[in-house]
Amino acid sequence: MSLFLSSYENRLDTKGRISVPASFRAAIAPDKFAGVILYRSFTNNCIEGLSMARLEQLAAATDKMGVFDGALDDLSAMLFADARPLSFDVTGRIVIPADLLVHAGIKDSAVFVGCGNSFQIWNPDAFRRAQGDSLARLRKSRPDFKIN
Amino acid sequence: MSLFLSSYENRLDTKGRISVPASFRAAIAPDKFAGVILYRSFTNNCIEGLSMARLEQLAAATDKMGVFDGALDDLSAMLFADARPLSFDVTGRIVIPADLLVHAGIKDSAVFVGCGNSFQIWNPDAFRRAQGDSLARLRKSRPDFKIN
DNA sequence: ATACAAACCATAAAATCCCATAATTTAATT
DNA sequence: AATTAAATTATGGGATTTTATGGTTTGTAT
Repeated sequence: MSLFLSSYENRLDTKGRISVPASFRAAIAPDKFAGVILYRSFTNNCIEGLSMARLEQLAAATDKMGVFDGALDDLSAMLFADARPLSFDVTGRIVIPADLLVHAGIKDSAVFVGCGNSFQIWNPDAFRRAQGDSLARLRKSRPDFKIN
Repeated sequence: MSLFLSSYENRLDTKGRISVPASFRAAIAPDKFAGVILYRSFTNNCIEGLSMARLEQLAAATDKMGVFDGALDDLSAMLFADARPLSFDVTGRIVIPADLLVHAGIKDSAVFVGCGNSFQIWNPDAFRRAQGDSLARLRKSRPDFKIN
C-alpha cells in the first residue's frame, strides 16, 4: 500500500468539485473502490481521508482488540458512522459534503496533506497556521531544531 | 540497502532538471519506486533525500501509534506533508520543486552529498562553507585532528 | 416541468517522454 | 605508462501526455 506524500493546494469549482491530487489517486489505484473515505477529524479543524483498503485494515484491527474495549469501540463507532465514501469522477474529482467543508472552514480552495497511510484536507490558511504550531512544539522539545 | 557515498556536483538545465549521480541511482535500483524522496532539512539550509524503502520504514514505525491517536507525532506529520516523491526520467534526472531550491539557495548547480542511508543536496558554496565549519568544530574538540 | 446530480466534452498549463549530443569514465591494447 | 576504443553518464531541446479546471449536456427523481 503506497503512501500519501507531499501537499497540494487545489481549487473548488462552482459545483463544489475538487481534484484529488494525481499522486494520491495513484496510491489508491490498486484498490477496488476508486475513491476516498472522508470524515471529520476528531482533533483538528480538518477533514481526514483514507483509502477503502486502509479503512478495512482498521476494521480488522479493532476487531481483534475485542468488543469490550469501550474507548476504542466509541472511536471506531464514530469513525464508521461519520465516514463518507466518495468516488472519483472520470477526471479524478470528488464533491466534498457541505458539513465537512464547514467543519474544516473550506471555501474555494483546499490543501491535500499527505500523512503516510492517510491524508488530510485543510483550509489553506489554517494548515499553514497548524504547521507553524507543530514546528513551535518541536522547537520547544528540541531547542536545536531549525527550519526556515 | 546500499549506502550513499561521496559527493557530486551537477548542473540544473533550463527546465530545472538535474542528474542524480549514477552511484546514488544504483543504491536505489533494487527498490520498486525508481526515484527519490526529497524534503527540506529541519536543521540545515539544504535538501534531505531518501529512498522510498527508507521512508516506508518510518511509516511503519509511526503506524504503531494508530490513526485514533490523533496526535500523530508532529515530526512524522511534518515529514510526510513535506516529502516530495520524484521519479527519475530515462536518463536518471529529477526536477527539484521550486520551494526546495529556494530553501537550499540552489540556482544553477548543486552538490549531492552522500550520508550513508540518506543524502543531502546543497548549494555548492554553502556546502563548502558548512564543511569548513564542521571541520573547525572537530578541530576544536579534538586538537590532534588533521585533514587538508 | 424543475431541480439536482452525474456523465461528458474542452482547454491551458505543467509534467513527462523521447531522441540527440557532449562529456566523462572504464576497459583494452600497445 | 600512454593511447585508443568502448561504454557509461551528464546535458540539451522538441514532441507528447497528464493534470487541473471549466463548461455543457444528459439522465433522474420529485
